Amino acid sequence: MIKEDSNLIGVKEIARRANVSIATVDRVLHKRGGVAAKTKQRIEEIIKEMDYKPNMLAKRLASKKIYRFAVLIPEESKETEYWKLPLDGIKLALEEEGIFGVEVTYYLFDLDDRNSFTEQGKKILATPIDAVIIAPSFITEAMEFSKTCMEKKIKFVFINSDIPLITPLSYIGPDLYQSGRMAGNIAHYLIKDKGVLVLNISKELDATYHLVKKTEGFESYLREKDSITQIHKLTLNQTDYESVSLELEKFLQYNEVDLIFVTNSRVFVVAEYIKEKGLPIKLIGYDYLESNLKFLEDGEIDFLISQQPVKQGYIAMQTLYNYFITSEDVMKIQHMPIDVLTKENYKYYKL
Amino acid sequence: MIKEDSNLIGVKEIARRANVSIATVDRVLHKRGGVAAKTKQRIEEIIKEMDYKPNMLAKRLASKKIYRFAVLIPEESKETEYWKLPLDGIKLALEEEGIFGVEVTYYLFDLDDRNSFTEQGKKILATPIDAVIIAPSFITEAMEFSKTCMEKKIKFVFINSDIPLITPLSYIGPDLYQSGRMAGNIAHYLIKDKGVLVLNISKELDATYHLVKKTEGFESYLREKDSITQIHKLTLNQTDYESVSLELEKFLQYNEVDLIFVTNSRVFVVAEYIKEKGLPIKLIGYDYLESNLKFLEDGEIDFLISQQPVKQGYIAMQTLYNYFITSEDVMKIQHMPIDVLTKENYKYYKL
DNA sequence: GTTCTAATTGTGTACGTACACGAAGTTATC
DNA sequence: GATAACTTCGTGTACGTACACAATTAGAAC
Repeated sequence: MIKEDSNLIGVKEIARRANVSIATVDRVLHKRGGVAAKTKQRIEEIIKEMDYKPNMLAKRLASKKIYRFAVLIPEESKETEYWKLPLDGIKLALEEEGIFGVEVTYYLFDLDDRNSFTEQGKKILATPIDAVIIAPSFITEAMEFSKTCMEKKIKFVFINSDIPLITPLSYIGPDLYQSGRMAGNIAHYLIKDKGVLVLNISKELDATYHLVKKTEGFESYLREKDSITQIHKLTLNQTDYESVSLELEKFLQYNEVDLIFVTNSRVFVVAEYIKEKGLPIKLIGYDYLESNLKFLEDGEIDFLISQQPVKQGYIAMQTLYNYFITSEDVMKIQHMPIDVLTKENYKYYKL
Repeated sequence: MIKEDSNLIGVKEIARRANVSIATVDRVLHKRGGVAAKTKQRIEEIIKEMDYKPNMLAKRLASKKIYRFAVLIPEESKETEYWKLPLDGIKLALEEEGIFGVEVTYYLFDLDDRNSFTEQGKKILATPIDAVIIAPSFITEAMEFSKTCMEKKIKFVFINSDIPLITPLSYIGPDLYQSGRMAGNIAHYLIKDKGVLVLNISKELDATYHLVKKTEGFESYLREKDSITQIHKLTLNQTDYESVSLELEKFLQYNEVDLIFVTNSRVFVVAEYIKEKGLPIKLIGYDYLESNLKFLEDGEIDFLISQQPVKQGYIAMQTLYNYFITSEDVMKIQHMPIDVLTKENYKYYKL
């Protein structure tokens, strides 16, 4: 018999009320079967009645199952310093959530080499894995990889950018279009009468899907405001200073602009150029990077837009965690805030 | 004797290596004394060697001590809708951290009545309490209350604004001066040749310490940029629409401005006025509130600055939690990011 | 009724830490 | 050398949940 000790808590209390053992309650809670229909019903009622919330501490302490996650994102380099940040977020989440029960392996690919994505992807598929965090930088390759994951019942989330036609467990990243509109909004205050240049700088053309989205948003905003502003567009697929400055030189020979909007984090290259030439051109770009902040502080860059790269990693991890360990519902789309940074507030920006 | 089972973990493993029982290890870990000097040393070495990190889950599960926290902040009202947000943050933290071991009581005072602060404060001091989260809206009263707390060894943190001369366990809130500078930065893009009006709207004059700080920052930025911009200042201590519009009417009769900068969340009152009169005046103000967002969407308000009110509550709670339960070091000052909101990005702003 | 199988339920131990209590061992006191 | 008093240390139970295994009961077959 169960003792009449009241003020019990959790499964014990349920067991007492239902006059069964905690194991039976456990079976119901985990839908493990093997419980008589009416017992089950009785227990379920009590659970509802008590509004029972399992103690997560105890739960995780007692559960020994290990989930294996993989991370497939670009490696950090001087040119793509950015990718350190989402990685930091992932690691942070791992620490905070208490490492118990998750094992993460990192597979980093080269943003300048689409094959490296596929290679790393293959490595992942060769290991027993429950889920992957993917930065789908190369559309075709990412689509293929995603499909294989779906076949193998491996869950995956996208961070930083999404790709068409594929629905991951969750997308964690900016609303690219709206991000462009935000830039347009600011730009509108900076453009006088000479117009603006939208600048895409990227080696792998495939990686420009999200640049295009931003450009669209940007244009749409300006066009709504007025239809006369000159909007020039330029795409460069060499990222080094020499190439960029050369192209800019050429462009500016025949055109005048108030503002340059760089659609990704390589805005520092342009800033360098503007600084060197001492041009009176305003500059908007992306991402909280050392190389950009320098120019923000100095005044060459007027605005930086940042979309919480660290948080993206953090939330991606958390999302998988919630899905697997606490089996919560996960949101299909988790858009990041669109943060506006200037010289005056960037120091307070928490990544 | 201890069994030679290897791959033990945590205290057990320490105990095995030191050839003592886990209770002895526990004594060392908690500095509870009653351990022979050389035993203690041996254990401490092993702890360091292993880089032992206690399992927080187990720790919290096993610990039954209850900490009692109080929260002393303004109550929410139509006029101060704002204060719901930090409260939400506090509650959110409570949920996420797992309610175990903390008991929170709320004491809300009336922002229009300084005595209510003192009254609620007295109530708090009459209960056994470990720490308080304070919004020190009234300087004198908050100073007095803080001092009593210090005498009684009650820890306290400030949120949203700090006060001079008092050092709480931690200050969680904006850098007011810099927040003003940020506003100045934006303002600089909006001001043409007619100058700007800095508008303080607040009933209790004492609650304006942080408005003053913001104003200082705002001015300092504009003055650095140029010394000719006309900066008007106006303080209103009636907050209702009639009074405000009356005063604005009077002011605008003799002055022209490009921009009005409202130093707190009551910017919606001004927006209403501008809308009604159809004035071509830009508007910057504070805080992500329903009443403000409406005007942001409609275009009367151009920029809102927000300083993560929910997060302030969340972090305040987390800070106390870390201090008491996990006895981590806490940062004396935890400044919030200075977020810039416009029509284009506010929907993505996570509170 | 007996025996056997399947369905149902209970017991016990583990997770890593906290802490009450009690068991040794040591030193002091007469 | 016996007793007290203190120092030092170990045993055992608890926290709330998970799960392996054992135990009980019900139903079927003879």
